Amino acid sequence: MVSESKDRTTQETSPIEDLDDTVHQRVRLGILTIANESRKVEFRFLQETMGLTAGNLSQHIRVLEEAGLIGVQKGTEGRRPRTWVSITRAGKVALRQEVAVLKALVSRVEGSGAPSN
Amino acid sequence: MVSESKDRTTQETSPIEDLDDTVHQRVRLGILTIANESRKVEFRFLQETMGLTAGNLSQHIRVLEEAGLIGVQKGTEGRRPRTWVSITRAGKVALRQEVAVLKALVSRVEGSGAPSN
DNA sequence: TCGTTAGGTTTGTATGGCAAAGTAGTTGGC
DNA sequence: GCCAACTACTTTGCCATACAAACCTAACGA
Repeated sequence: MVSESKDRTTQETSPIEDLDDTVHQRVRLGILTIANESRKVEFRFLQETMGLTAGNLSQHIRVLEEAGLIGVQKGTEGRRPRTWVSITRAGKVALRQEVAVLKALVSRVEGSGAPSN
Repeated sequence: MVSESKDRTTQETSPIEDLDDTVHQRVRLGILTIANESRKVEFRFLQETMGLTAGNLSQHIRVLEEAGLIGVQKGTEGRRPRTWVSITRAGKVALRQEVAVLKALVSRVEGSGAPSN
């Protein structure tokens, strides 16, 4: 009664439950993913890698910092100002959680064949 | 010079490139995922499954419809109005694309160990 | 020393997400 | 058979978000 042909494939559960918008947002998901790969990352590296304006990146970094998912260090390198971002323990946990949900979603989509339609 | 310890693990590519916001958005990703599992889905089923207000769902459906990713049929069931959503071919393609990116992201995150940290 | 470059941050705006209120038809009670 | 309550959405209004342009501060070059 609820969805046609719910017999075999349809799962009556939400595929996006426990998906946190703070982490799921495109750019921030990218920041966390990259930050997760090294101890710290340069602002400019993030900006160039992801093709963002500095302003845009700056904002997303603030959001992640205020959520406690990353830490921000400011310093200099050869007299020039430099900003580094590093993922926190909470950030790693949040990323893992997001990835777990995405993983489930991926296999759910791939599982639901749509066999030629 | 660009990111510390970029030696082994760090990939200098964006993990979120080709991620389309229309599809990536939480609720819409859920709609497409569910719609992909059967020929058509009831409005109310989507609403209840994902725990959304009707207004919110209505908006997201419109966005997906205008993007050509779903089709909307209106009719009745026992004299009561009923709305069904069905994923289009373009919708399936878009979902597959999204899932491909997510899959890559998942294995990238899982690959960058931080094994126990 | 005066302009230019580097490295971000702040501000302004337009879009987006959400719930509350509104609309249209339906059923139930009396 | 009329009115209240319910069902099934849609529209409206508001707040949060995302983005880029403009701005700021310091260093470097000529």
